[in-house]
Amino acid sequence: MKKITIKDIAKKAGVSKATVSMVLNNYDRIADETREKVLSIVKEMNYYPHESARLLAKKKSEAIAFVSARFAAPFISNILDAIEQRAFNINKYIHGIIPFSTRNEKEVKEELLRKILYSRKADAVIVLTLKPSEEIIKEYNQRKLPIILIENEMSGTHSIRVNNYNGAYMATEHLIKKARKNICLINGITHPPENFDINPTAIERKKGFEDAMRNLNVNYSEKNIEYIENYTFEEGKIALDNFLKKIPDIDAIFCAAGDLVAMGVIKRAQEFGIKIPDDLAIIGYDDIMAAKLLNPPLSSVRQPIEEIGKLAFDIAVDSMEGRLKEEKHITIEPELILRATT
Amino acid sequence: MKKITIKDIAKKAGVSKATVSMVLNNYDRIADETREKVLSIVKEMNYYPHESARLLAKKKSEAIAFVSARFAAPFISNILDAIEQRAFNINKYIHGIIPFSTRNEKEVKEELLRKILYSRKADAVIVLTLKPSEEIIKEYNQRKLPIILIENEMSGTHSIRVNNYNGAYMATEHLIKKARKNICLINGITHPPENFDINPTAIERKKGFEDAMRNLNVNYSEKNIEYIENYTFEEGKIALDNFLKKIPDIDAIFCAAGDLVAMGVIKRAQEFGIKIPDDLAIIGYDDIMAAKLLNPPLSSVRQPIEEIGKLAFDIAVDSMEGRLKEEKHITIEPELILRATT
DNA sequence: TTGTACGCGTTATCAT
DNA sequence: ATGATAACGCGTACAA
Repeated sequence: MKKITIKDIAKKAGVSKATVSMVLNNYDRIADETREKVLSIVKEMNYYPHESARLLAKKKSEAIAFVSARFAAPFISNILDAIEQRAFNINKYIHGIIPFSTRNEKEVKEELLRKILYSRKADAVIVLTLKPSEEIIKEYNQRKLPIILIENEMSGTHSIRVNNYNGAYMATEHLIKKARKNICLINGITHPPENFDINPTAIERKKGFEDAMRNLNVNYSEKNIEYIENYTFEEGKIALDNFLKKIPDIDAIFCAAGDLVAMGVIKRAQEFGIKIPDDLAIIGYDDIMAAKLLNPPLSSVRQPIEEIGKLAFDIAVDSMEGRLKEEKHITIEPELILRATT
Repeated sequence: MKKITIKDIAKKAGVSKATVSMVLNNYDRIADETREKVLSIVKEMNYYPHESARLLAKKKSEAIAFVSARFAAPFISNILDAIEQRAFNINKYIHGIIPFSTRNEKEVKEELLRKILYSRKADAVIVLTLKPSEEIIKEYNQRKLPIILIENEMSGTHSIRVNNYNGAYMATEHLIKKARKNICLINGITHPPENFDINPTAIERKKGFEDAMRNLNVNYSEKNIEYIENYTFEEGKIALDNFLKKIPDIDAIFCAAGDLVAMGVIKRAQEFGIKIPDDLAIIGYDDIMAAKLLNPPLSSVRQPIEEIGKLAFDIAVDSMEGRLKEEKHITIEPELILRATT
């Protein structure tokens, strides 16, 4: 079955390819009569321009790359959802958000970012949590490909950060004010193995926790901290087991590693007959949808995910379309949501 | 900053464009020496082939379209996740799964499927829940673009279905055997408004429910059924309110509209002090991740989502790569997962 | 409005 | 056995 190209339309309409192209791209220099005729034939023949050909000619990709580490973590997919939602709402780049995932290895990340840049797979790149090298940023700047960082800040980029320090500080402070004495932290790893990527949020949250404890004169030591790697439900269970061995009179946990992990803690606690919040208070992080549906509903630090996604997308678009002159660096404050686990 | 093309590589390596291309595509008719030289220059100059150009020349899109209705429903995104996971695992089409969403309007759906077909945005299409018209299928067949249906079956396509009838039958049967007397059903709408798409699963599940009730001689009427549109948590709450008005002695609900809705029911029941499962037994559908984390953990009909995604993806790939001669139609059986709500 | 160069690889055909 | 030449894929946009 013969494929229909712009040439076929042109021939049948008795005009040139250029005219057809101009009609399809809404140029106004075409006579109404011609336009009508072309459009009717386009519809009649079910003609749609060949994507790759169109993009090649336009020197665009009409896509935005979304680069993140590969985790099942709800936070990542929620951010992606928020970006897609925004695209859908303003009706731009609707099918043009392409998720790429590194596996947390630095090499892979660099390679991937280069590939996106030089193969022109995208007209802008949004990078979540990962931190590109200075060298990469330079190359992006030279090629004038906008790059938007979420959770990191570098010059040569646009950036959106949530104040992780404050989020952790607030949560910890609240537990202290609730007169908890043995407060523990579950956190992402802050000292990843060689050639793995660091997660800046884990470091900031740890600092927020420690400062709150110190400023309000609560004892703690490194024993009070458990580190987890993959942000899973199972790891939450294990973390609680570990704490119970080290600190039998534990009475509060701030789970900076996310609500999913916190849910694991709750599950395990319930298996042991530990009462929440009486015996053990818990605050999670992210405020995922399931948090408020739990029994008991989980207190959590909410990141304004919708807003982050919206901002990232809008900056990307503005930047691609040349409306952004200077670098944009935004910090958003998180919110402590109190429910029944504290 | 000048963009680097295959020509630049060729010149610098003292060979022709064709040779560079052949090296990059692993043709074996290139001398090792030449190959080495080309590769080293490619790396040195950070050359990556231009995507659109490559795809245009190859007459491929290297993408798979995933078409579904736009819902926040976990089922949809879980299927998509499963497909992407599979792509990742076998390392094919990793960034090539493009989600498209109709808004449930028939017109939009047809238009979208045509556009994907004729603009060659994808080399295969996976359609979830939606049912294309015969006409569209014919056009796909003519153009030899493989189309894979999930939850529908038509000739001219490949298809993967989960046995919704059995799923509903099992769940209902179980409630009956637990000696429940006033069993109600929450279901997706089976008679959608004009020019909206029907959801075949809702119809099949209703039939499974009704047959189980009839075969086991349990009374019920249309009063025992609530229909919901958007599969949300909130709708679950409302559905329970409605039931309580109509059927005060309700003692079981099979929520064929999914676990999220079932979670709404549970929440509302707990607000009223209704004991689960003593006063009210509940079975959900889909067995989403949150189901087993709830308190009490939710009984549910599990759809083997991983497997569905894997099958859909594999059929798409096999079909694209010409390894599939006949149509493939697969039916998968669901599984009843019993937890604490029954 | 039209003719045509252009964007950038791929691959079939030809040459050594 | 290797590699070069040139046609091709299909729109877009500028000069005429």
